[in-house]
Amino acid sequence: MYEKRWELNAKIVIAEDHKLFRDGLTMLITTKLGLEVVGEAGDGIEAMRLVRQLHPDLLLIDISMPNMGGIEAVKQIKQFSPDTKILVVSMHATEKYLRAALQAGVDGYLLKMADQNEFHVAVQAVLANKSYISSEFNSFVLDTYRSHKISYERSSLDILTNREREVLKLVAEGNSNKEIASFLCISPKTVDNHRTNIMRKLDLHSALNLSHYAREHGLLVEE
Amino acid sequence: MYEKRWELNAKIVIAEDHKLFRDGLTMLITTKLGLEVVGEAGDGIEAMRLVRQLHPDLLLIDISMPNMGGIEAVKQIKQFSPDTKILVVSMHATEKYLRAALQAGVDGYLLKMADQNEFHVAVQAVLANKSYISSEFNSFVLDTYRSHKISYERSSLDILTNREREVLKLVAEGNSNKEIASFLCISPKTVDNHRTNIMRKLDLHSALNLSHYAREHGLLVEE
DNA sequence: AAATACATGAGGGTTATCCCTCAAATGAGT
DNA sequence: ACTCATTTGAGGGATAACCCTCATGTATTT
Repeated sequence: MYEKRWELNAKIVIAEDHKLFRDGLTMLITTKLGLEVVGEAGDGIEAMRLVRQLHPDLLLIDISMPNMGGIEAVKQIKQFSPDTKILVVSMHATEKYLRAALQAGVDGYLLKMADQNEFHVAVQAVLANKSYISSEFNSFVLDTYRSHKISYERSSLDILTNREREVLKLVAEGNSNKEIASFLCISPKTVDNHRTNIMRKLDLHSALNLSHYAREHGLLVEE
Repeated sequence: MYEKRWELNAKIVIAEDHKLFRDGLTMLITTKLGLEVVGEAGDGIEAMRLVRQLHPDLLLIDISMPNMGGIEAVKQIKQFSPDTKILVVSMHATEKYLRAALQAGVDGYLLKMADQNEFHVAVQAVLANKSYISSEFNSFVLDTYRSHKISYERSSLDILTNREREVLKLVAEGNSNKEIASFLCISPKTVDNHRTNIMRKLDLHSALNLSHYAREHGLLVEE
């Protein structure tokens, strides 16, 4: 109410690798919202540099970008410029990306399938220190993340010990018992035992199934 | 020269699943190019319907869309509306997509990383019955396609036979030789042989590595 | 002190994978 | 007609995976 100055002169930086999309967004922002785009970045590295230089009020950032992904960039940016609001503008409509973005510290998550009006609402909300999440997620997200009982899905991974998770990861990556043994400096036989225990606990019975399981539960980083 | 009427009143249809991107493009087209956007589609099916109804002079179409991909839509549209110029606006900067698009009959291929100016040039070129391909491809594309020795990037998957790809997929999904055999109605020994041949061809030496390879090359659908 | 959980390691067995060679039938192309 | 690629199938061997049981040392919990 008492602090609407930003509506007139909020500085915005856009980080998005598709120049054409940037141009379109800039056009929308300047003509429809009356705000100012002070910088554009084509990747995560450049986004960091620009925010550090310009200290914008708002950063619009894509997730899929070369050099450094949006998620990683957000983590770093929130460290040295916590006052810059961050609104993710992404094509990814999955909970996985949303969760990663929220944990990285973004203020809003907008899908590219949104229209001008939703974009408008999202920008205003984030600038007003509120959070915005695309309506596509509405159902389950809010109560899961807002009510800080962040005990999100304690998966069957929890029945594994630390060592077992370690071994599982190495198995899933395609290492043999011998390789894992020399890597962890233990006997190949011990690795074999861990493997057996993991398989009994998870009710999986091949290294391939372990690999799929590990991937689904985020043990494997890749790509 | 003698037919510049379209510069003033060319009808354009946009097919792109990200509404926000559509809005930005529309803005650019109407204010900067002075052309008219007469329809917007969010998927390939709708794009076909719109083109059939409106017979636009130009269709801007994305490749990655729900329901029906842009490539498939283009193939069909060129059948019943050959006079509609088609300019692909895609995020994919690989030869694979470009080739598929050209074979489908598009008149131009523009990357989303292009800027306003290149967009302007591309639209004008296509409307003038010329072809336009994003400068990123310039080097190898032209001579590769003009001199019809279509030796495009043979991904390592191409050295596999159809049957081998089939077996690879099943192996990667975690099936045993026996399971694959009963599924394909062949001997487990044959499956074993295929497996061996695949591994020799790809220089991979475990089912797990095959699985990773298959995932990276899009053989596995999932998620 | 006792019980529990965890990490370590071994013996030993069954099975599947991995990889070689060989071979026959089919079909497409030169 | 002849080659070449593909698909099918088998014999056989070496290795690794898979899965029991059992055992020891070390924490942590009760």
